[in-house]
Amino acid sequence: MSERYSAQQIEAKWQQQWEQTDIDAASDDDARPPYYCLVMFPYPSGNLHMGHVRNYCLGDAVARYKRMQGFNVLHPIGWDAFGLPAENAAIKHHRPPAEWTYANIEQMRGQLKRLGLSYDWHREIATCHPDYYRWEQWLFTRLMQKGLAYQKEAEVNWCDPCHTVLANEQVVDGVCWRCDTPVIRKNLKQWFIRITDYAEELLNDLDQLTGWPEKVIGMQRNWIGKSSGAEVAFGLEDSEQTLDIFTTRPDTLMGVTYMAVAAGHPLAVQAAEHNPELAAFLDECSRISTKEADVETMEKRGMPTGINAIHPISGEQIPVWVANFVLMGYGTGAVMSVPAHDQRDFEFANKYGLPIKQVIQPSEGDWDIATAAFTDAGVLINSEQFDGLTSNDAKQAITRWLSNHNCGGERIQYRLRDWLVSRQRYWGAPIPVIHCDDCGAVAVPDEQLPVELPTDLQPTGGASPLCECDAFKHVDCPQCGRAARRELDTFDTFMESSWYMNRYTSPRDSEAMVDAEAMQRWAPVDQYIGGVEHAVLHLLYARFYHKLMRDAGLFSSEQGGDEPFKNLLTQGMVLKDGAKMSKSKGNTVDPNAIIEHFGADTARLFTLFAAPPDRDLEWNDAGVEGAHRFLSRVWRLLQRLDSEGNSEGGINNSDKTDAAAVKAMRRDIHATIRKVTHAFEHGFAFNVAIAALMELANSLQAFRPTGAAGNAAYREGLQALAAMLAPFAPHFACEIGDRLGMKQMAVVSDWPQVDESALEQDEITLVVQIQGKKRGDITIAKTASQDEAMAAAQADPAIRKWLDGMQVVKVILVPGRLLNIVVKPA
RNA sequence: GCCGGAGUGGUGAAAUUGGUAGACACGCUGGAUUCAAAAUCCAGUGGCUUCACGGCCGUGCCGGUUCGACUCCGGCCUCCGGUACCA
Repeated sequence: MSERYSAQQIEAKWQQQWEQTDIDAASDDDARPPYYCLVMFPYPSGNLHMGHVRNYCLGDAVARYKRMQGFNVLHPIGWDAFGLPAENAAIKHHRPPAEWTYANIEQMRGQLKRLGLSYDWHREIATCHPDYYRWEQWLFTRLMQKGLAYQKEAEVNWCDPCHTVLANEQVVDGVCWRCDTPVIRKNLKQWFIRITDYAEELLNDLDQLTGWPEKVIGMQRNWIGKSSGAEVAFGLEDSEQTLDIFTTRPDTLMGVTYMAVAAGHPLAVQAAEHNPELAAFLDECSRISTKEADVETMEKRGMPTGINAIHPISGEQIPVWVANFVLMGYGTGAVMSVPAHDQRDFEFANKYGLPIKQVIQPSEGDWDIATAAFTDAGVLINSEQFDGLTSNDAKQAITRWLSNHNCGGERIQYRLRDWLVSRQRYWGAPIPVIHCDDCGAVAVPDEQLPVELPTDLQPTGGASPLCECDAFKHVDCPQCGRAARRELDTFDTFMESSWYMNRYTSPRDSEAMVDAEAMQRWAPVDQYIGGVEHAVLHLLYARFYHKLMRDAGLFSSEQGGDEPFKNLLTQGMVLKDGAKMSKSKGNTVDPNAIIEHFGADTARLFTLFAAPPDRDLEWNDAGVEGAHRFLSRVWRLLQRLDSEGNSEGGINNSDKTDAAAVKAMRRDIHATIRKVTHAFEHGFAFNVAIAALMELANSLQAFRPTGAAGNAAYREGLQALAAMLAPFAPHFACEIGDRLGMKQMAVVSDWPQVDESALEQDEITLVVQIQGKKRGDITIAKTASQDEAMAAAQADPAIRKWLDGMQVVKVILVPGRLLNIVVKPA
């Protein structure tokens, strides 16, 4: 009786088995080598989408493969559970965000389980739980002690719809990363973490990350934006003050013809006090949008302040201008302008009739400074004592001069700015600070942690309901005991996701943020998998946080490493009709529907087969059917064995065995094992691995086993197939393995070994090329010499016809591959 | 502008890293099975050309190295991602 492949039955059965035997738990006491495989944990929106499915299937394939290779695998999951969507849903449904969040977690946990993902559910965490965020609060108070967390009034990015400030990293092209609304610049007192103190280490340690994609390394390097140059203090006429600037081209210092300051620069503000025209210009500049499109097309405009600066070397008077292209937020908000050697300054100078003074000339040839700025390095001229120096030497010489004369020196500038971590939101971890009129901002002492977020409040869309919650708000100062106020802002949710990878190593630890021994066992993460959209957000913060934790003494470099993620795989997006799936476009595919219709194994197999992991995946319903068809075909291969009612005697119970066919079959089997293993070890090319498994299934299908040896080869092939399918389609693999009588479940069986002897061939097929073009092939003894191969080629009529009337000039034999004959007319 | 990635059939993609270009799959065409369909199986499927055997062309473009190039080198083009009046 043939039985159809029924995914639903099989999957329910094996999921139950796995849960009962608890096979996916990571052991903290184990002789096997540890392996930590982590996927970026989800925000519990309530619905799994295909991007999640892809992410988690990739991670699961890696985790399962490593388990079969004998590793003690840590493969955890949890919930990035704080955040704005919960508040929005709360407003809509008039229920507290906590309720919505926990209900969603419930729902999504079910969906993940239905996919048959091999998580260690004992380690599940939700970041909105006080047991989790208390440690974040604890670390923050340590950072306050060290001065690494501080409060300051600053111009910040404000998103009105989200009713909160945003970190620089959360402003994308001038708009809010979450809701696409242009951000407004506001002056507010906010909490920051001094990530700039770690800029150099964050930059240098990128070199350690050899298992990361170049792209992400480049993006982070870009974001940190280190530039080296000099700081120069220009004197100011009739003033004790100086005008400080940063430049990467100190060699051009003698070519400065004007200074440019930002509209927000104190000097500009000061000058505007008695200059209404200038004041109007400053006002105009302050109102320009930060949107990139505007910036690009924005006209370069400026206005003189009437103030003169004094050149530190020449003592010349240099006019100070306000220019709309100088940014207050970068460097000192002021620049020296050298129109001869900077294209932007050149254009500005021409527009306003400012002088242009050439101080660098090309080391070879001429340059017409009237046409364009000369921006390359060269040799100094018109620079007094520095004349004749190369740009490189001059940089050093001038910087040294500045340093010796106390008006500047070497300086490194970063683009990276401190991380703004406070948010005017309710559904987040409370910032553990108490404001006292006498003592100022006081860190909440350890014994009062966690500062628990009241979970029963109802957000309204305006200010955070914490502001109205007296029970939360009013508190005594821990230092002086007088009445004080709690900090009402909460943490940026990236604070939670920045350290969860370490918490998983000891998720129930009630004594410490992490356990150093557990870190030693598991950290850093061996393989991290997630979307590339976090290249400079989460992945930068997490690297930073890991170092903060290390420096807080929670673990040493030796125990936890200096970097949290050894290898990173950034998976591509899941597209439909060429566009990212989204509700608004109406091009989503519901994973539940796919699982219900075809089963989890089909969904898993398709998402891994349809594209290499790092590339975008175009969803294709027909392709899903193809994946399902493949499983059905393997299923029938098994049925073929059963239909004889005897797995021992063989399918075709004939006496004679076709030895050559059996040999070929076994070679296919072991070549496949080699191929699939290689795919796992090099770049996770699962699409290729699955293709190889399909090929093996095809050749098993074409194989007509005869006799005991044939039958044994057939079974060997099916067993290898079952084992190698386990990382991709684990339920199916277990069922096939079980029916084949495998002693262990396929998902915990040993990864199949290549039998080298099965790969050996006595005879091989050699491709014969004439002038590098394939003209035929010959079957020849493996050990054949070049002369023997040549003789065989010449004996082949199809090949000989190309050799007739030709003289052989050269023969190249690539053993096991090809024979190339180079000829010329005789 | 700078940094990174990509460009291969009708489609998603392979190519053991310099050695048979297009594996595997989707789609399509034809056939078998069926009363019919679904499912399944078999065959074909880069282009041009040939009755056929076969031949020629073909991995974004131009050139180079090599017995041999999707792969290496030089010069471009296009697309995607990141980033920037960054001083």
